Amino acid sequence: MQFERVKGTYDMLGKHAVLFKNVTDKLKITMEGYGFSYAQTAVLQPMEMFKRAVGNETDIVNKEMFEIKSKSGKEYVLKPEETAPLMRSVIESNFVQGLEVKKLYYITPLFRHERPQKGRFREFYQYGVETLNSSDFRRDCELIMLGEGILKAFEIKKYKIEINSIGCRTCRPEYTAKLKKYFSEKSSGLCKQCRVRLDSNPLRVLDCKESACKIVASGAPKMIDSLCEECKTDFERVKGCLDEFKIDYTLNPMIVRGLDYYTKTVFEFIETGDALGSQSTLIGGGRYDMLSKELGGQDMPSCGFAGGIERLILSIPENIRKTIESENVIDAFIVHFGKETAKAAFSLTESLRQRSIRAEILFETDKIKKQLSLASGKARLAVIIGEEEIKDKTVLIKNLADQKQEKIEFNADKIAEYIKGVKDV
RNA sequence: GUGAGUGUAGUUCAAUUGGUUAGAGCACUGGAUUGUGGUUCCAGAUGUUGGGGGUUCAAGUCCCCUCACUCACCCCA
Repeated sequence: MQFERVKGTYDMLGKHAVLFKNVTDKLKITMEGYGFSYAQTAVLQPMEMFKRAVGNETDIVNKEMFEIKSKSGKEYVLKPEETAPLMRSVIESNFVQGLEVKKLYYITPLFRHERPQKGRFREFYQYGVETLNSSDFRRDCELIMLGEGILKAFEIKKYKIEINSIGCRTCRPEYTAKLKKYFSEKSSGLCKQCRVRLDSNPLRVLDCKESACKIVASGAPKMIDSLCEECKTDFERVKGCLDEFKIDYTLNPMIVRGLDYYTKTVFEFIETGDALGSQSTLIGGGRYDMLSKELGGQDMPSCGFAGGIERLILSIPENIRKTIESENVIDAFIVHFGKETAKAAFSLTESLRQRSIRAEILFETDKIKKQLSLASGKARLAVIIGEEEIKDKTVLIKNLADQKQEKIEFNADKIAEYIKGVKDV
């Protein structure tokens, strides 16, 4: 009996696994470089939390959650996004106290029950960061800089940054009222779905892809014209800061995040090549000043972003991707052949491993060709032990890149030292 | 949830209007080369043509069902 993988999931073996591992390693280094520290929450989360935080009317909670009912009747979900669980955890443990600012990053699997497509899976990975307890506009900019830093780290150049402000508790209701009025007057020009949205969430009409709706939406009042004083000055400051750092962005009054907790600054990094098909959002984020209170915590203005790892990987230029997926070299492959050499080779392998040398050995054959051929794909150096070497108490160390080889005394410390010397070059 | 497309060896793909024993590259195994890999040469192994049913003298090819995958809509990372 053979079994197939679950729809919308994927396994990682071989090169794919190496690629994923090296990409996430690189992401961690970049995010840590901007002062964020690692955080992790459970995959299983309380269902109600997402309804509250993300919004009951959003597609994510409305139709995309994997729901699990415990034997006692409690309702859990496989988390569909990370900001809410992280915020829940922070509140629950009083992780942020007083005026302190915490910066966290994560790399986590998420689950959404959607039809799979290019750059879209049911079980997928997101990396992301959250800057907690700061309303400083420079935090918004810092996020965008990090976003650029990440794409730069992978040499992704075909992208654009779009920003918008969607206001706060004070000015958004006023704006949505205006919008509702405008769209109601033109409702005949809207698609069926948008006529429904009109009542539940008129902001989403702006985001509709129907060409008729787009036309109507293009004439709609814009949020940035309706911002309150505070939101307006904040947005001006964010833009000013981006300008100062010469960050290239465009204003897109149509950006509306699909999660209800966002306020003020929102932004997207959009892939502009053809790597992603129609799922072109590489990174999406913004400010969510009200989320903490919404989840029962203290007032904690915060901002963050998330990016899909599958989409990131798809966007990496092919030559860079190939380099990243071959970065799995071990230091030394121990090659043995002839009588009584395997034993010595095994014990040398273990000695080297204990001296922090990444070493590998093949027991299953004593053919030198097979071993060297395997070594050349995995290691930079081959440590060769034959009958002669056993007699001489030496080993041959061969550089698999330039074919040069050298005779060294059979002494684990000396061999380890030699290998480390080569490693540093 | 809706629509379209595709299923052939481990993998990428061939196979004339339906026509004999379904082929090739890469990968794999062995050898040329019993002490030297990534280049070369030679040889070898590999298939329920996704599964089931039907039409036909004859089906990888046509029809129906089913399963899987892919892409797009929707939405998002």
